[in-house]
Amino acid sequence: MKKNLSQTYKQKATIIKALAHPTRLWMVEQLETGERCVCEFVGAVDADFSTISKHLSILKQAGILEDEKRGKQVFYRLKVPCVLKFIGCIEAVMKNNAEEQVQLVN
Amino acid sequence: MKKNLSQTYKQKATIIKALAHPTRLWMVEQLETGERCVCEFVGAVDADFSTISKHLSILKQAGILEDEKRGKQVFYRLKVPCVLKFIGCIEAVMKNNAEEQVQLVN
DNA sequence: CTAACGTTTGACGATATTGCCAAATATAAA
DNA sequence: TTTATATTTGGCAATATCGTCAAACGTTAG
Repeated sequence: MKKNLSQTYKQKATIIKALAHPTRLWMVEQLETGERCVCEFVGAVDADFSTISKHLSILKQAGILEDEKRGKQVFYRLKVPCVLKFIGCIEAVMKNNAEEQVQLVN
Repeated sequence: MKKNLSQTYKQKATIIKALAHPTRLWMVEQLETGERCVCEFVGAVDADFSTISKHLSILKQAGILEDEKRGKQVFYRLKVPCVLKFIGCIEAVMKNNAEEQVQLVN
């Protein structure tokens, strides 16, 4: 694998890694229907404010979300809509796996 | 977040996590053009046989690849083609990020 | 049967990720 | 100005992931 090629794959992996966490994935899906402020996420998931903030920061850093401060609150929104289709593919994999599980049982 | 819901997100995250590694990502893309045996990957990437084998096993476990033993060799192939489109989305994010970098410089 | 090849597995240290707490910051309300 | 609210940041321990080595396994060749 050439050096510059591996550099590209590292970058890609970083973006995918940002999505590879249950809470972050959930938040991304929540944003499908529009922006949310940090406190809205905190209310819905039983986790620390700082934890949620850091998760959102990872998604922002990866270029998946963008944020905007309005008053005391910070709102996050999807920057790249295709991420949702992306998640659709993952669901296809899950369905596939589930069906195989069923076959093993029978 | 409800318990069963969070269970689903955990599963999804596991599948995405399988893709969230430079070498694994590269291997998945290699498989776009057809199956490969483990030794072919080892030859192309400067990494231990066992490392490659473990990476492939993670992708198989996630339901992204399937394997078939023929003689002394084990061949791996893509089980869910949509993963490639998935990667296309990641590339879109990367392009986006790169353009913003350019804007910051100018 | 023995040897060689291709692959997987187990163990282990190095490194990265996660989540909470406490402290810092910024904005708005009193 | 003081206080309360919304969010971010730094530190730190718990946990997970990564890559290598050595050993084990299955298959084919000799």
